[in-house]
Amino acid sequence: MNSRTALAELPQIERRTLSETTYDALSDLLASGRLAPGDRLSLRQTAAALGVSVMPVREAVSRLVADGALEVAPNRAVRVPIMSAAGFRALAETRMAIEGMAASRAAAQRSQGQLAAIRRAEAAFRLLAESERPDGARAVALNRDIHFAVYAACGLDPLREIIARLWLKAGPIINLDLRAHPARLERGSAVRRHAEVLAAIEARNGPAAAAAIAADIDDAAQFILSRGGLRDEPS
Amino acid sequence: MNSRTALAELPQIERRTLSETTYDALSDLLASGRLAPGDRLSLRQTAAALGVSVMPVREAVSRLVADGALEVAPNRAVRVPIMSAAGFRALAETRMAIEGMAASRAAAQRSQGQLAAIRRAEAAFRLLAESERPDGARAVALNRDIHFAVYAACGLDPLREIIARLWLKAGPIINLDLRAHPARLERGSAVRRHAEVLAAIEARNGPAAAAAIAADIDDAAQFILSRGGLRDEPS
DNA sequence: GCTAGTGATGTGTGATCACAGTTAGGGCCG
DNA sequence: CGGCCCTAACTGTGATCACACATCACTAGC
Repeated sequence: MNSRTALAELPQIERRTLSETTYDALSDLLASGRLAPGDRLSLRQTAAALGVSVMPVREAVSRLVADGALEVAPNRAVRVPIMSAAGFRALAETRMAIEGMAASRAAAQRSQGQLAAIRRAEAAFRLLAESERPDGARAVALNRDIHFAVYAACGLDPLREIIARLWLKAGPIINLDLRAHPARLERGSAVRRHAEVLAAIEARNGPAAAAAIAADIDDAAQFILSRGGLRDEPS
Repeated sequence: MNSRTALAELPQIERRTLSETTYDALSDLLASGRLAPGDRLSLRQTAAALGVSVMPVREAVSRLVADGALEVAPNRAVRVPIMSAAGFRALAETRMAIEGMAASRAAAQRSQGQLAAIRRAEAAFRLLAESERPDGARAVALNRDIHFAVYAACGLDPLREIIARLWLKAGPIINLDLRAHPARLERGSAVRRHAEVLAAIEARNGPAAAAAIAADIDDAAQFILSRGGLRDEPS
């Protein structure tokens, strides 16, 4: 047992399956809005693009279908769901309720370190939004960072996972829009809401944090609905 | 086109894949507590039991793993997760917050028909709980019925789906206990809480409905924690 | 007597093949 | 020239095979 101590220092080899890697890749595509509602997805084509067999893609897609982030049409074609305006409104309302609750708990429970992480994320987003010609893709990523820095501070892991899934469903709509029209940032509404969230969490003011997060979500939802890109009638 | 009207009356043939059927079968096993935490699941064995190939089972299991209702150990063994006491507490707290919120919305928005459905479910559960020798399996099913009758009335489909997933995670613990010890019903706490929920929803009293649902969840959680079947230290 | 190595068995994962079904396009007939 | 049909390519689903790995019982060695 001479090497007992040396062995203890070995890092665990992380074992990732191809399915997981594929799932992450597709999730990222969806969450960042690079896959738009209505886009079709071929198992074989994506498998070829990733350099794997169809098997891992099947498992990843079936998980995303279970999450509601993808759907298989009765034609058996896999595509990004086209949400009705009513469906989008219900999703936004659910997000306001749940993410607001998470923000409220975060305000009450956050540690110093978590607060610092939120501060950093907020500063990074503000810096980008106020720059000359904001990059849509980066804005999407930084917006996600700040939101999840807040949700990580709520202390309830299951709640954080639930929110991650909600973002997967809303991502293609929200972020496609933000990607395509980063000019929306110039209205400054997002920056203002984020500042309100940060201030409320600093002050340990739960209701204010919930209201600010809900307002942030509502602002974006109203903006997208007002643009009228979503159909009103379910097919 | 003489038969246009006749054709219009034909019900859609529902196309279910074997994967979905398998998923439902396994979900039912989990939700009803017939699969206990720690139980291992072999793909080949369950495939043989269901009379299908391993493929559908793989997809169903991978979805359940994504939901957190199953887990694959680093040994590559599929099993029902063994939750720590802390994890169970976090899950219960999340449920109290989310399901309470759903109940509150249900109180505000319920239609007459939905209210009637809740009444029927509550009556059925009460009848069983007050019977001589209550059947554990039936109690599990009826308890589920009443809760989801409430959540169906909240008007937010995404919220209902989230709760269904939470139940999948909590099912093995909660319902294994209720199945094994239906005598718990004799304490009457569940019946009382359900009555409170119903009364609050009848009176369109949102906060009271949320409190009653949260209390119902908390009662069961405290009871199970007090029994001490869950380990305190994560392995 | 106890530990370390070795084999058989079963595990999940991934690739490949087979199939029913759909879709799109080109050629034939009116 | 326009409409229909038929074919060929492609879709997801399911089965089967191949493989690396984990587990457990067993035996040989110290």
